[in-house]
Amino acid sequence: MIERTSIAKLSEFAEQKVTICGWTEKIRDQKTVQFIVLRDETGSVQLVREKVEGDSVCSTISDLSTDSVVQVIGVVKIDPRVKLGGLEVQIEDVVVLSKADPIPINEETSLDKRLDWRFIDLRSSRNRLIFEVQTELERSYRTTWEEEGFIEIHSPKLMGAASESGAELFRVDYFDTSAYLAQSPQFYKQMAMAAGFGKVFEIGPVFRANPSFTSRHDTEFTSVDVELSWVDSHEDVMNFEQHLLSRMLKDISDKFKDEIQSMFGVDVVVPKLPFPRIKLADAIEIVERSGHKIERTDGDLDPEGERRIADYVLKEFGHQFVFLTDYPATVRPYYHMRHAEDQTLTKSFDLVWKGLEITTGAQREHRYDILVNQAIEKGLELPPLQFYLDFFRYGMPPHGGFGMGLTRVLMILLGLKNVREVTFLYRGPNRLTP
RNA sequence: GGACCUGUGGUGCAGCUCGGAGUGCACGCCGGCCUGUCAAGCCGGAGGUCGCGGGUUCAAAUCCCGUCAGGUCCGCCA
Repeated sequence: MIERTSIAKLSEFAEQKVTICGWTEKIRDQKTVQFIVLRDETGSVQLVREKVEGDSVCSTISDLSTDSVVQVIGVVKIDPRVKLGGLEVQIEDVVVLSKADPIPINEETSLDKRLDWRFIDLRSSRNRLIFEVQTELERSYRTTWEEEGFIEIHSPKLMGAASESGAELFRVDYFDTSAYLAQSPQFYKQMAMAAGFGKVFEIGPVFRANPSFTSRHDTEFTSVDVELSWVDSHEDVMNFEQHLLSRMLKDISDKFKDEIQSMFGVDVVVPKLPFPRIKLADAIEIVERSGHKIERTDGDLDPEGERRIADYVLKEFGHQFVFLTDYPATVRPYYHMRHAEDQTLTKSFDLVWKGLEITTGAQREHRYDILVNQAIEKGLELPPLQFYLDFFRYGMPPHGGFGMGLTRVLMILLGLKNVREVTFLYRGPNRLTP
């Protein structure tokens, strides 16, 4: 490794000689003095060099271009004149490790064009923060799972048959046959229940072949999936999820509250428990009373309805989250358990955060005969599903779980308008590169 | 898949209604000036088949038709 001091730690090295490495953010080449603002992963610092005729270091600096990668040896000087951190490094030597061509994007560039140059776009401290927050989010989730005795699984992404959730599938060549890319780990996390794993989680990619042209969809995204055995109802699943989320928001708040406020202008609110619950039928009534006519006829809420119910919950309960429960069986897959007293309603829920759906969950139907009947009722062909249905023939505990769109959570958390902003490399109907 | 919107130097825009020489602004880039800058400042410069094709016209970035690319919302969904 190159022996270097990170820029964030420079204040500990006053009057000492250090080596620092990074990207040249600004080069201000004046007649008698030269300044460079250098950035590494930890921050930015000003470098200075007195300009002398015929000095080779000075001419190296004069030839530098913005965003070149350099290694600098110099002495750290505390200097209150410097607005950037009150210190600077007096340059003794500069080595250009990689000279940059003119940068094709800037802060004003539209998202789509920035995505073409994502590796440059990600250099900004704002974008770096997104992924630091994502890392903390996943770390927090893992801490909860570890405390609660969860087992991590990695389910296959190549499948022989659809894991039914309504979404379209990508088909890929698979030797002399075809395979599908998994749209969800649904079947496999349920298999883990049959295997007696008790509680499992997976953070992994899922693929949706829907030509969805919106700011909240992608064709490949990271899904956070959880499944729990021995639940009494979907209420147990919601209780676990609200615990997971509130803990995560507390951890994010402790670590990044101020940074998120200054970079994104968003206040990270640690939600109170329990999250409000509203039955979908009641939610629809509330939305329609607010003056929004729901055009769709299948009994589900539309996006405007989700925003309105979120407004209502914020006003009535002062809460950013709301569980919408008891979806009609018509808009839920066959493996969602139905209420014993009302077969038209499922023991399922969506979680809406600030008006956006981030989760679907349910208690699953674990009784083989009922499950098969519900599949038939939905008009599904049984033979391709048999491997899945077999999970339920040899002892399956009652269980439930949920799937959470990681990018949607991050987007809402940071107050951003598009999942592309929070996805390392976005994949959509019109984008497969870089 | 449906509706709507946008394509103008490297980037972001204005110009389009009401046709008149590629006109303008900001950022960036190149050169010069400037004894400490720090959103640096000042002076100068380069850089464009106005997405593409056709039509109307003496004349099209501007009007009409087509086409391609991208976006937003809806549907699908996390």
